[in-house]
This record gives sequence, C-alpha cells and structure tokens, in this order.
Amino acid sequence: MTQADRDRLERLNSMLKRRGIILPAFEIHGGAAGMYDFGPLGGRLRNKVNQIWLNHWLSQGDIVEISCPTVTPFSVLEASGHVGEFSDFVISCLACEQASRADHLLEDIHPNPDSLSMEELANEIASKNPACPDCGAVEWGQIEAQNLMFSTTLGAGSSGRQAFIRPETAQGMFTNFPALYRHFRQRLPFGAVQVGKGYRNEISPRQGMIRLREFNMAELEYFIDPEENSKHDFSKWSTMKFNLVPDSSDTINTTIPQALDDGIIRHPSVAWFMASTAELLFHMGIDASKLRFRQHESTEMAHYASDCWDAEILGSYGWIECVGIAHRGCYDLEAHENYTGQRLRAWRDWPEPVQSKRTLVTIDGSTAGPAFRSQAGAVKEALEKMDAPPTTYPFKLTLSDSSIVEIQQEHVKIEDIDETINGEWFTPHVVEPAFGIDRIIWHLLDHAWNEEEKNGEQYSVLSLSPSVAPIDAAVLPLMEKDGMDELALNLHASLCSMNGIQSSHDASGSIGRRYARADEVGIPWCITIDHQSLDDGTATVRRRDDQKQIRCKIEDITLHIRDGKMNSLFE
RNA sequence: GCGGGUGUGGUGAAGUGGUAUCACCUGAGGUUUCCAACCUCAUGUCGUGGGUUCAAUUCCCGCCACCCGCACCA
Repeated sequence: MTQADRDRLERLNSMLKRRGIILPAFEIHGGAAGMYDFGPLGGRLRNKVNQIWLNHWLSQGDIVEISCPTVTPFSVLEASGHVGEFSDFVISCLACEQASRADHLLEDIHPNPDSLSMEELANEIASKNPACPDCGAVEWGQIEAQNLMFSTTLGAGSSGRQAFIRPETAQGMFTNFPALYRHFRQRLPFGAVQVGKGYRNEISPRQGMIRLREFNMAELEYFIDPEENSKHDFSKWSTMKFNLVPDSSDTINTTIPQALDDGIIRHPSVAWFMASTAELLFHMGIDASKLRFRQHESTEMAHYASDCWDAEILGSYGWIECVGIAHRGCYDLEAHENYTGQRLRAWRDWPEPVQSKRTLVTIDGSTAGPAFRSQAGAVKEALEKMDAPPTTYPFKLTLSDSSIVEIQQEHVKIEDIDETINGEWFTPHVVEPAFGIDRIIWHLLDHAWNEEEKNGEQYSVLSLSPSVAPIDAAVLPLMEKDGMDELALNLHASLCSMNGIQSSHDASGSIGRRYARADEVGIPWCITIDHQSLDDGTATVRRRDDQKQIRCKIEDITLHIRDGKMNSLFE
C-alpha cells in the first residue's frame, strides 16, 4: 500500500465515522478490536445488502430461508469438525490455578495427544495423572475447549452444557436437513440460506472490516444428487468474460461456461454459483473490473472439498476473499449422520427396479427359543453370519462369546427371499457459496467513494448503487418560506411512508452545500422544491452521478422513486 | 502473539507541569437563493486506569484502540 492509498483510506474511514456509516464499536468504553457498529446510515446499508442477497437466491424458487440460534451445543460443532479444527483444550491446575493445554500435558505419555477428543483427553488425564508443569501438583479441574470459537454455557453452574457461539451459519442448514428434505417433498436439488452473525475470536483482527470477531455472513447450502448431471442454464453468461485464477496456471480471461467445458471449473453447480454470484455482486455495485475468481490450491483446500473458488474483490487492502464457493461433497451430512446416528440422506429411485434373490439363514424362534433361552439372540446372530447355509445336522456353532452350541435342523429356518429393490439412500453432495457480508459492504463503499476537485475544493461523492443506498432521496426546499418548507415536509413524509423508501429533509445552508452533504453519503436523487413548485406542482431532480437536473411533476417523482426507475426520467 | 508508530471537540490539526488554541463541521438567528457564499451567536475536546507532584492533557507505568511490519489464521 502506498502512502497515498493510506491517506485515502484514512480520509474514507473518517468520513464513514463522521457520517454514521461505520464506527468502531463501544467506542465510549475504549472500543473493542474486531467489532464495528453500523450507524444510522450503515445499519440501513447492511440491511439492504442482506435483502438483495436474500431476494437474489430466493428468486431461484428452490431455495428457502431458515434461521437458527447462534448459540450452538458443543456436540454440533464437534461433529462438524470445528472443535478439533478451531479449539485447543485447556485444563486448570486446582492447586496453582495455572491453565495448561490438555494435549501438552500428555505429550510424553501419549503418541498423538493432538488427535484426542475432549472426552478422551479427560479420561487420559484422569488415568495417567500428569503433574502440573508449574507447581507439580496432580489435581486437575474441568477440561475446557478454548480458542477461536467463543465459548459459553447452556444452563447454569455445573449442570450447564458446554456450547459455542457459532463460527459460521452453515451448520444450521445441515442439522435441518431432514426438515428441508421433507419441505421439498423429498426431491433434490434444493437449497437453504441463512443470513446472520458468525463469531470467531481472532487472535489479531486487522484491516478494518476485513477480519472481524463478530461478522455478518450469508451462506447457502445447495444439496444435489452427485450422480445426476446438474442442469444449469448458462445462457445469460455465454459471452461475459471473467478473470479466473486456476490453481495450476496464470490468470485467464474467459467465460464461465467455457472454463467449465475446459475442465478448469470442475463442477457445473460450482460454475453456476460463480456466475450467479458475480451477477449479484455487480447488481450491488461491485466494480466488474475489480472482481476475480481464484481457485484454491489442492493443498489449501479442506480435505473434503473437491473444488473451491473464492470471489476476490480488489480494494484498498488488495485482493480480498469475499465469497467462497466450495463443493463440499458429502462431508457435512455424513459427519452429522455418523455422530448422531440420524439418517441425513435422500432417496434415489433407480430407473429399473432390481430383483434380488438371497437366502436367509436364521433361527426358527419357536424351537430355538426354548432350546437356547438366553443365548437365543446370540445364536441368531451367529447363524445369520454364516457364509453358506449349513448342510449337515447337528453341527457345532461358535457364538460371539466363544461358547459353542449344538444346532439341530429344527432350530434352523432357511428362506429364499425374492426382493425388488427400487432405489437407494445416498448422502447428497453440497455446494456452498459463503458470503462475508461485511467484506462486501466494505468494498461497495471503497469502490463507490470518489474524491474529486470541485472549484478548487476537495469534493467527495459516494456513488453507491441506488439498490443499496441507505437514503433514496433528499428533499430540499430552496428556501424555508412562502410554503416551500411545508411542501417539502409533505413530500418527505410521503416518501418515507412508502414501503422500503427513506428520504432525508435538509433545509439548512445553501443549496450547493446541501447537494454536497447528500453526495457525500451517496443519496442518488435530490429533489428541490422552489417557487415554481408552489405554482405548478413540479420540482427539480438532480442526479448524483452527473449532477444533471430535470424538472417534472412531484407525483411522477414519487412514483419513479417507489419503482426504482428514476433514471428513466432523464432519458 | 512479537516489534515499531500514533491517540487533543464530530473531522483535521496546534500547544503546555498551573484545566487548552485554530480551521472546518454541526446548531440558532439574519442575509442570499439551484452546486460547500456571507455576518452574529452557540454547543462541544486532552483514549483509559494507576503512579509521581501542591498541581498531570503534559513526566512514568499498565490497559484499550488505531496504523505499519512479522507471525498466526477459513
């Protein structure tokens, strides 16, 4: 970063703070690193970005929105792998209160203490009794997981259950898989999204809003059948070229369908989400020339992922990863299924049912039951495990507890079973686009903020897309007399009463100053009420981006603002 | 986490062992009336906690935050 860039960044941050867009959190208490407040303008900006994001995906028709708690029981995040990946286990010496890493205590005792679960560590410490490295005592308290996830307790005191505040929203989509599968009437593909906060206790939050301890995320999990060719319509993007940075070569400039055909993007659903993500980012106001997609190296990719592309946006801090689009395979559903024993699968009908014949060897309960009594269950198990049906009777059968019993023919039932199998249960694969909302908001602001020179003075304009601008229009009475102010206040009130529209009323200072104030926070339209407005119900509209003015009927202005079609007035 | 730098009204700065000055911004009144005009008045500051001192915004120490390296990190 050059000194000029640094200075610009400083001026931008000071504007964001001064105008109530983004401010350091809890500042009157000295602040808290890695946390920001969205102020009176920023709060609305964030909400509009979230809404656009939601509408974009929900409009697909096969994607639904859910919302899950941020406080998440320990087991959920242990199943997902976060406890192992994100945590260290800490245990305190009851004698000297010094906290130690539990796995470090077992270093000389256990070959690989790093791999142990929390319970295993507790058991190992209880049985091996390592001494406290500080005071030598052997009295250990409760083991606790600690580190990048914020730890908390569900319930009070010692009966409380350990939990974390979620490090990502994704797990809620996985734990809700059965409800989602049912909602979509058991038919893939489908997706679920969640917009909300995520928390990571970063060692060192840096770079403004780029690395936060509490952050806004928006994640989509799209569940697909790995054996069915995903059909996606790429026609919208057949000519639009993107900068792609594949794992094995230099940046290429090509279309997404082409990269898919060339095998650079490895899965059609990943490609489709890349294209759709780009469209969404452009709609919000990201500069198209400052977007690229970078493929994860196979070494940096999480072990379960088969392809992962980051959408990176160029801003004051360089290329920053703002969206990750990962093909996660069946990892997550399988992990929760293995941990809980609940079925997290979808059913696939085969094109043709399969007939299968098999021979079932089991006990005849009516004879074997009385004969073997309490051993009957074990006999059944052993019989069913036999490689081939018995041919001679009686014969000796070894049970799982090594005891040997003699089996008569009357104890055995042999059945030939004809089965028709119509399909199978399988674990769906998932493609996950995960958005860092704060990082996107930062880049929207960074790209939109332009410093210009105007009549020898520094002049700054925030050219936010009207789709995200916190304030839709400013109403400016040229003078506060002769009824102009009243007319302006009425217009202001009627604009604010429209769904989703916010206006600002500003009557102080010269008109030029008021335009400047509006430009600085990105208000796209200024409506000026003057003498003529009183006579014929018209007003002037000034367009932020080229300062062009037109005059038209006030009713037309409000209707066009409501419909987001103001530009058409200028044509 | 380590090393370096920085914290003075909303913003940007000046300054001091004896409670702080300036510009812009903001607000009120006047004037003007379509791109930061002008006049008068007003609000508002030494990041935080401790120490030294008769007295600390100033000196010392801790903490917090921000910036820059390094390290760590989906």
